[in-house]
Amino acid sequence: MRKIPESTVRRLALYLRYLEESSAGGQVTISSAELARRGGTTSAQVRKDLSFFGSFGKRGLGYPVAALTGRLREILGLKSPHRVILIGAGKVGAALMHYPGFAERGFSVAAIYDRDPRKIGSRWNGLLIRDVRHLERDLRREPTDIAIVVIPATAAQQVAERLVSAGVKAILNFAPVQLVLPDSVAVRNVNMALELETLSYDLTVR
Amino acid sequence: MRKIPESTVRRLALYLRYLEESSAGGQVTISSAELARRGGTTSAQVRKDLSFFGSFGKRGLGYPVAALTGRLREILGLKSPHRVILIGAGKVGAALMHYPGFAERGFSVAAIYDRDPRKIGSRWNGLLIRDVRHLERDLRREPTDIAIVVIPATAAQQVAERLVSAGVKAILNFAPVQLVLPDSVAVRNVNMALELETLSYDLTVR
DNA sequence: GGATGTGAATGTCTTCACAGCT
DNA sequence: AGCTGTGAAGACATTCACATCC
Repeated sequence: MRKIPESTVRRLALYLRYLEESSAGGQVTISSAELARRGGTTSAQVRKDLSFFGSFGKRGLGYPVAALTGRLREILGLKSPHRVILIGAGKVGAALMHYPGFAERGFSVAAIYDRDPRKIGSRWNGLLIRDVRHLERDLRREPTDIAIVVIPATAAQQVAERLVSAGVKAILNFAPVQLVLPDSVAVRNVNMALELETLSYDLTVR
Repeated sequence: MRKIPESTVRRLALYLRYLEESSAGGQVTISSAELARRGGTTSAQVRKDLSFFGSFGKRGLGYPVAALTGRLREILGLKSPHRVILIGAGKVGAALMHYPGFAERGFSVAAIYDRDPRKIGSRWNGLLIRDVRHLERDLRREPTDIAIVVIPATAAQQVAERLVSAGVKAILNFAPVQLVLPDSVAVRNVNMALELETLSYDLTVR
């Protein structure tokens, strides 16, 4: 069960969403073909993805919705909620703070940091915006695995390094730079301008 | 020059960013090794990526910054600005509206739509929030290639279909669903909760 | 000497196709 | 009969390594 393709992990998260919907609809069993249709892939791909972790289905029948849901939540590490900290109290940070999708999936923002004295001390949803200078001190008291970085590109690398040496193990990076960090740290980038640029490319070739 | 890997196109957009920085710093020539360092990849990868589109470098020297910048902007279709429309005037929509990265890369929001009567008619940055019911009428008057969809999952598929039949050719989708659309339409998904879930997975296996 | 450009080799992911359960 | 589970084949992407040129 070593070395699962990243693309597989992403699809598992999609399958999980559809399983939860199906479960709400009272469905007991689901086929790889149905999961595939909703996940934008093929039934063979679904079976292969799941087979990395064992065999959950019954031949001739499909997969039991409830059991598979539980197993996927377990595989993805979503059985217990995750605390995350948010670095950067700008517009995008604000949107993320209030984004219902995070809470729904068990991620709760435990602290917000900024370096702007005008923001520090104010509150969002009752949550204090703290001085980023206190990052290390706070993380020593309350270790946190996941940080969301929503600050300008110029500051991102430096802050990321501080996060890592303070014990953060995973970073969701919205700054449009490639962070250079040890391989032991998981980094995922969200670069919205870059997505638009790839769409622009597609428009020129199609 | 057919069938370029998507991963290559994404890296080209990254290279472009670093080229522009280097150019601002007065650098005249840049090696594949330097581009690689900043793009988080290898020099061989950089050369391979660029070689899909021709040979721009001088052996022993590297790539001319100015010429390569221009060529990449051309390849990515960024020589002229792009109008985009924004569907959904919620918190994330607001953040995108004010996101400086879009304007910097030549993307300007030309119209915003929502279906909430309380929002319709108000203005963001002087830009009117329009009734999504007028989408087709407006697109007939002002055809637009790119739409950014920032609405709840339940409404996304239906609106996406309307966009496509009104002539939209590329969609940046923030709704956490897999849109099912003709292959002729370019779709890119940004799913922030899903990114957190893949990080959660990484935490459980490392 | 130094860095590109590129076929060939390797590695990774997806699709096929069918044996094996239920 | 229906649908999973999975080796094998195929497609795709990355890395190697070296001839080529400035």
